[in-house]
Amino acid sequence: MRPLIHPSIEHVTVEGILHALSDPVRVAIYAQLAGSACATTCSNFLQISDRSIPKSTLSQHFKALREAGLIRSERQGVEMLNTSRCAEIEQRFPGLIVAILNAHRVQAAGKARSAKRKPAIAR
Amino acid sequence: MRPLIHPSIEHVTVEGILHALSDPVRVAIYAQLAGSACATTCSNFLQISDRSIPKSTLSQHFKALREAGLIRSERQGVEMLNTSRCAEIEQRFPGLIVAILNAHRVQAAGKARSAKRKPAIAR
DNA sequence: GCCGTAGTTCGTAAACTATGAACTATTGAA
DNA sequence: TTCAATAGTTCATAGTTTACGAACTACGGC
Repeated sequence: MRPLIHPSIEHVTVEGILHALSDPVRVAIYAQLAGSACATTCSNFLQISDRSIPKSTLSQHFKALREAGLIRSERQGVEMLNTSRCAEIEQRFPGLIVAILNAHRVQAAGKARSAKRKPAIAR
Repeated sequence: MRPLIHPSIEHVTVEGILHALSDPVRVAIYAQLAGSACATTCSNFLQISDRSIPKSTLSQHFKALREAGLIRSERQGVEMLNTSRCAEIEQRFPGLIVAILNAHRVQAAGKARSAKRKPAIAR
């Protein structure tokens, strides 16, 4: 198993961050990680946003987040502990992460509202 | 030629915006459009960020920006006038665009600085 | 009508993504 | 120690997306 790659903060790019967070599963994962103080394992996300993700796919998503510089992953025994690198990114790109997570919240709230209005059409 | 698609603001998604702006050519185009008060034609961008873009590719990039809801394009005679939809997006996702454009500026400034430090290694 | 300019669409090769199957690493028994 | 269980990773491959040249369409003069 090859060692995990964590770009140093100066190699983190806006394009990389935006691309990583342009996937619904990945923003959902990242939002949860960023909102939680303590580290979280990958398998915590086998179920997310009402759908289940195969673990190979999940592993790729974590790799994408890691290599974009958004999270840090550390092996702890048999599992992997993931934490967001918010603070570092905030320093390099002030306000970026907050704005994205906020927009994500706005959108989720909007969806929840419209789902409530017409609950018959499940999607 | 099929009509241009402009999603209504409530159909604009964060994922869509992030994906559209996760491409270096597209952010560059968008940054310029957003920074300018007046509408701009596509062919203005055949040269951007020191590289030339084939026009079919450029057309796809504009399509991507348009369908993500980031710009509005209108035919004016033989050419296409493009304007950014900043105001609408700002209303739906407050602070998002500003933060992204700002991060983009920070990164560009960083690159310019390091290029100046070692001007021999042209990339 | 025909020509030139500005963009779009099509076809296809290359790059990227999702996922099942097979694998690796670590821990905790037996 | 060996074995099994658990948590992730890697590989192969099918499917999707992207880039770009060639061919096309739309509009405005002449």
